[in-house]
Amino acid sequence: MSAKGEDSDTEKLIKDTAKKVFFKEGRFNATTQEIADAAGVNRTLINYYFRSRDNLFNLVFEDAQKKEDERIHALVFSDMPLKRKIEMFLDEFFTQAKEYPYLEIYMVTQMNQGSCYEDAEAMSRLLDKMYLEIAIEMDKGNVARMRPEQFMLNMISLTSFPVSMRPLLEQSMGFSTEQFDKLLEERKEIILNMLFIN
Amino acid sequence: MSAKGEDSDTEKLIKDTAKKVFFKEGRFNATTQEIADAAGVNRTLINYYFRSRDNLFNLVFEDAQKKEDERIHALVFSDMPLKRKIEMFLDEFFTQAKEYPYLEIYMVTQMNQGSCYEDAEAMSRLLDKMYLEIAIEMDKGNVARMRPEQFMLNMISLTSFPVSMRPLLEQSMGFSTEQFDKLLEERKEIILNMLFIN
DNA sequence: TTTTGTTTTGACAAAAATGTCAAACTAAAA
DNA sequence: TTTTAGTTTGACATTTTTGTCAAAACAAAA
Repeated sequence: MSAKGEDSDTEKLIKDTAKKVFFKEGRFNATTQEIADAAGVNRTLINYYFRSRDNLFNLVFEDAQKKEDERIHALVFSDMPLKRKIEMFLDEFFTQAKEYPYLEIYMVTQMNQGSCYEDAEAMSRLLDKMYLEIAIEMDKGNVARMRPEQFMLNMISLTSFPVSMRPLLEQSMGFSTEQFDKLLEERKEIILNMLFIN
Repeated sequence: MSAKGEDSDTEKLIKDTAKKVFFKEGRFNATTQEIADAAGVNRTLINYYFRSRDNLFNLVFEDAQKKEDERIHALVFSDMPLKRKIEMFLDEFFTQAKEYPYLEIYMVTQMNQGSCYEDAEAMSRLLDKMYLEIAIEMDKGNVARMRPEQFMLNMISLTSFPVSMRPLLEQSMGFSTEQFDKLLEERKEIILNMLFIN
């Protein structure tokens, strides 16, 4: 069969499985054999569909990055007040974190290895829009005065850190999975209260 | 020579170099050959002194973890008011982050791969002491009411995230090394203001 | 049924990385 | 100087992982 442009079943199966192995299970160093086993296919099919292991890795990575970028973009350029945007961001973020606990940390380790950000222009526009809205809220007295960059850093830190460091935190702070889920649930409110004054 | 218990020169050289390669340069997948080259020694000396690559990795990791644990412990059980402790913690943290930018993130990836925390008992006592002091500050009205665990999470998030994610943040937010250093410097004040009310 | 093009497979080759070993080297002690 | 014990080295073996290829299997079209 193989309609042009459309992934064959096995091709998609392999990609999905790789995503699962990386982002759901956190096994970033999984070998092609392990991925093939997890997908229940012959290992060489990975070469057949993706040429090389590196290729598969990059593809999965870029896919995930692109999707996240799109979601963020839609939110930032939507027609909502800043606080509401951040509220929705928190929701999305924690939801996705539950599905793919290792996605964030993977992006960072990738970045550390030299993988570089794709569309710096788009990111720059997005940040500028946020900085502007943040500045306006500061003028209104809804947000403590600081460089907007610091506000962004605060927001992303308070949100992302507990998610990416979850395994470490669960272990060192002695939480069960359920307890930590509850903790994250509570955090939405707490984070909003820390970011906004009223 | 080799007095018992004392590392030979080369042994120490290899360990130090490994630490540098991992934590200063973030090359977590460096091969034994690369480490040997960086240290300017024959590769097999790694086997001679450390049996296996895994052994060296674990040793370096546990060493760093132990040192960090000791510093934190000394701080927490010192005789200072909470705010002062946190102030010093921030200083130490950012200082070390400058020397070993990749140490934090390495700990996490290690933890993700199944490496498990050594002394759960000690950590538990340390956390309890912190929780108690935090609760007291809440009673005094110096800290917003919430579960002390959330306060801890806030503190460590605001501090650790910008450090561990530095490469990603520099790239995506478009900061130079100098700019980011300055940003971190500013953060000490900002974090304290977010954590404490007055 | 034969043909055709794609998909799948196992055997094999190649590459990359780790680990072992005996011999060479070194420097202090006898 | 000889001995001795620890250190260093290069050659080699092993292991692990990746990539190639020709042949087999498959399914739709002729």
